[in-house]
Amino acid sequence: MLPTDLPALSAHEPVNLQIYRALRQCIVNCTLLPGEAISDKEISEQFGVSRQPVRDAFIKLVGAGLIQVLPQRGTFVMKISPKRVLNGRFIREAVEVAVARNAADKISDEQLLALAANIEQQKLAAARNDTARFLALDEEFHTTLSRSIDCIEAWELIEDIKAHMDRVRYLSLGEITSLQMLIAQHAAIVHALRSRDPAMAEEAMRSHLREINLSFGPIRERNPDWFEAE
Amino acid sequence: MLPTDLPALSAHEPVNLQIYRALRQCIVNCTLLPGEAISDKEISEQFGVSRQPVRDAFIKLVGAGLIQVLPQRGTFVMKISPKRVLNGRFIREAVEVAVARNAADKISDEQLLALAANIEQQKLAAARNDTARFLALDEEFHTTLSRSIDCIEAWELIEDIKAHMDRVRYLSLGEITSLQMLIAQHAAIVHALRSRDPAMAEEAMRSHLREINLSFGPIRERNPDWFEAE
Amino acid sequence: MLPTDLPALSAHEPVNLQIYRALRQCIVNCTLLPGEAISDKEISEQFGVSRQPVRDAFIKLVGAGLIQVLPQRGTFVMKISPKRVLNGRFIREAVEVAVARNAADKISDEQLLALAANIEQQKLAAARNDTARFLALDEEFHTTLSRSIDCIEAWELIEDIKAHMDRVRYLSLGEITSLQMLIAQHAAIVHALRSRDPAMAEEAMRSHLREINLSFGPIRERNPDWFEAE
Amino acid sequence: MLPTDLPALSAHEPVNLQIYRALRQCIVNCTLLPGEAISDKEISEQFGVSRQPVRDAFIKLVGAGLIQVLPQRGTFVMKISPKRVLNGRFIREAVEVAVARNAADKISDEQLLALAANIEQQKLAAARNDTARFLALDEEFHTTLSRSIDCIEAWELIEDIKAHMDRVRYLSLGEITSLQMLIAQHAAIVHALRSRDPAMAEEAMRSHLREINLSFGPIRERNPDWFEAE
DNA sequence: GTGGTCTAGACCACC
DNA sequence: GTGGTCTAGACCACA
Repeated sequence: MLPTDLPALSAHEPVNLQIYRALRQCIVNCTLLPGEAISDKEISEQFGVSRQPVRDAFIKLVGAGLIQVLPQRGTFVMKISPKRVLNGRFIREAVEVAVARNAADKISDEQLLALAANIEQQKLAAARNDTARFLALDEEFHTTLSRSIDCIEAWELIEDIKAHMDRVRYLSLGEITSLQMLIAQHAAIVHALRSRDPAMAEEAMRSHLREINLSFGPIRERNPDWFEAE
Repeated sequence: MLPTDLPALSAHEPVNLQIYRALRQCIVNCTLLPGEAISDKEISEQFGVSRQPVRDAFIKLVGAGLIQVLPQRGTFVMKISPKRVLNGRFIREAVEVAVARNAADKISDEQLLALAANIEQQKLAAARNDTARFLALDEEFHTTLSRSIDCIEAWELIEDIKAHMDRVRYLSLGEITSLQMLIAQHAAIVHALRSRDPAMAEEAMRSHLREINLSFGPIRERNPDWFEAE
Repeated sequence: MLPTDLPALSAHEPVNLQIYRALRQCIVNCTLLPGEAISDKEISEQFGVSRQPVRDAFIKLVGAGLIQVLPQRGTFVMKISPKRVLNGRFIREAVEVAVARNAADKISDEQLLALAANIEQQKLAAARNDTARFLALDEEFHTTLSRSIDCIEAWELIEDIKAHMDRVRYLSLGEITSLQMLIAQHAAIVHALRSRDPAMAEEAMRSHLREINLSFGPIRERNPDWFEAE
Repeated sequence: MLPTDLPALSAHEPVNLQIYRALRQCIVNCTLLPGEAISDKEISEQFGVSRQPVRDAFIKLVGAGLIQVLPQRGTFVMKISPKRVLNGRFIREAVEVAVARNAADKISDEQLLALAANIEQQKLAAARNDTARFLALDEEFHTTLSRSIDCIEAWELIEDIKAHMDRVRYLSLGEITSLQMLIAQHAAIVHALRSRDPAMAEEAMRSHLREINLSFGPIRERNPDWFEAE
């Protein structure tokens, strides 16, 4: 079920894009649960638009692997596929490790400062237990790395992978790996970059991405129907 | 301009998907040239369908970065962005090197045989100078590697990156790195996998992907309007 | 367009079967023209039933190759495919020649008498120029042959083939090969059977089936859109 | 009883068609035994769909003579009718002999090569005792012949006939005419075609089809309830 | 109750 | 808004 307090549609941005982002947001933070049925007609009425922009948004969501359209059956939020998440993590590690290695050479001093500032804010968010804010900062942290080697494409790619990983995170809020540990890992990465040491940067990034909480176990046992059959 | 001998639309598959594949094919092999204008209306008439499925296909092509929709201006085949291609190659290397490393442990004997058979066919294609066939075999070769570590997600990702790299390849047909060399590199990868040596597999894959001909130089000078301004 | 004077639906026979026969009849005698669009909804309203039994009838008509269902496009009366008709004639010749050959041995005297009587009635129908009646008798003639060798399956097979041949016949009513000639050929077949001469029976049947008017020429020129593109 | 490991339903193909094929397969290879009762409700539950697409599949199966619907009694897998199988063989002989005769003139050199390659694979399958693979190759062999005279209609017809013959074959696996002999007969057909000798091709095909093992004897004695009462 | 048949309504994709 | 497909539910006949 969609939240009743939908974001108002802004004027001069394509409607389909706004709907895409809204739906994506709802799916990633599990406001729309895995396996739940959604209907273009219903959504179009809730937003007060025609079905067309909703259809367009659906196509993009299919492209991101977040929904599944079964012709003549219905449209459903993709269930969480453990294999897909694990494979996603594998790919993400491959890419971000290479990014970190390169960044050790190329990152500018300004960007290093920005990363340090970001970490300070992470600490604040952690202190207030503001997980949403923390995740946003985390995202910005990694984006900055990709930007530092002038390879924004890397982040675009990872964004789709991350969406699937984040669904698990949101479901396991509270059981999540301690924010303190994540912050320490981020700091280690920045330290390696500041030392201009590619090998250390690679290693820091690798252990960071390996640490990410992927213990589906407890969540899956409580809600097996949110996960895809093997 | 679309080829006049369009593939007939099959009955039991969504029309939008069929059109997506047809257009993608035309863009990748440069039947539709970079920067060329395309129109949903015109295409819908050529296929004998309504504009809707063509619009759907356009959305997916935008997602793959192959076309660009300028509101109130028109729709255009993306010009080749050297930076995008180079960054794509960087990402691809990161992922496929990790794939190769893992495959050294996990690949089955059957799959090793399939790779060997594939290389034999590559030699045949090279002997007949059948470049299209060679590229298809190359694609199958790399797909098999991803499948061998049970991570088709890796290949799905690379497919979109590869589309941009392949446009350059098609334009530089003839100037392409000698097929013999590519075949030798493929053989080296298989050799490393058969030896179950991750480091060797990584190195073989890395040098293979670095070797790939991406010298825009001559093509770009002859046809500067196929490339994006920096 | 369906005829307005639809046959009333009888009480205790499945509705879908009655509709199947009605539609088949309309298609074979070209009341429903080749290529014409038909809709389950419209037909269901004309018969005063729901869409379901019409759908059931459609499935059977697809099985007989008389209509074509294009998902998400519509349902259409199959255009006449010259190749299909010709190939059908080829198959029919193969089967019925074998039937005739066998019948020379196995046919009973009673059945021979029935055939002779049938031919007499054909003469009457021809004299009154009652083509519909003639075609019904022709059908009975051939059915009797299949029954004579206890192989009703042969006729069931030919029935579907014949439906396509008959569409051409109905369109070329008047230009049809003279009924007299057909009657003479039937008589020749009976003569051969009565003589218990397999070779003669085979030859009589073969020349009969070769004689069948299949000159699409004039009809096709007048109505090219009733015929499938090659 | 249906196998428990049903094929997953694919997204972009009508459900009824997928179910039709699955059931047909089960009937032909006698996973569903002759005379066994099947129920649309039960099947719909096993596939996780409603009864409607199963009903659609049933209609097609009735058209192919593979199941029997007794109103108010139930739906049953057709028992094997010896007469039907024998008459089917008779019709198949008539058609395929004519096909072979024509193919001697019309078959292309490529198709002759394909047939030769097919026979080689038959030998491999026979060596591994892989009967299922052999039957698939056999099917492809005969299909190629029909295609060679541009008459796939012939094969479509035979396919339904063959389904009934194959049920007997599957039941008599092991007692089947030696694969070696069948391969030799296939080779003889190819030889005749390569010699462009219609009479020889006809004779080779005729003796091939006469040789096919259709001895109900032992099977019928052991399982009389799989066969129709005369 | 079971099984065959029919009705009404919903949804996706295309016009 | 339409057409093709699927779902859910009702009815009737037979056991």
